Amino acid sequence: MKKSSGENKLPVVDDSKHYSFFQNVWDVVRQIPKGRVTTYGAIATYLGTKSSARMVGWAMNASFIVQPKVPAQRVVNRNGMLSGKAHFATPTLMEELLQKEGIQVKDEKIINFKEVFWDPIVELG
DNA sequence: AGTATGACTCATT
DNA sequence: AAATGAGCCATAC
Repeated sequence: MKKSSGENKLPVVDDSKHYSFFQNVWDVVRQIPKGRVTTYGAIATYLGTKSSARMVGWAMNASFIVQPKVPAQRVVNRNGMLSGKAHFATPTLMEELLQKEGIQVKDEKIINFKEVFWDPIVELG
């Protein structure tokens, strides 16, 4: 990889092996159907790095700078809670986007989480 | 260069 | 059931 620190503050997206994990995460997230959600851990497990759920969170944090757009609001923690809402443009944006897609949210938590859960391991094989 | 901190999750108290 | 420790590893300082 080239250097990622120094003058470049934002994650550098190139074809190096180092950043392929982030790109894989974004590819999976883009395939989440509207009205469905998945979790950081499910994505990490699907990519074969089961214990790197935190890195999926970092990928979401960086997802705002890439194109095409990544529906980061469809990724929540394993309890169906909107743990990442604070990182959106406004504190309520994540919840608004989800509700606009037909997902019921109450107290920062998805109501019928189990029913709208989309598992990449099952759906993508 | 070393320490701290997470958009996490699991196992162990 | 709630708290704690441990992996994880890219960034921030």
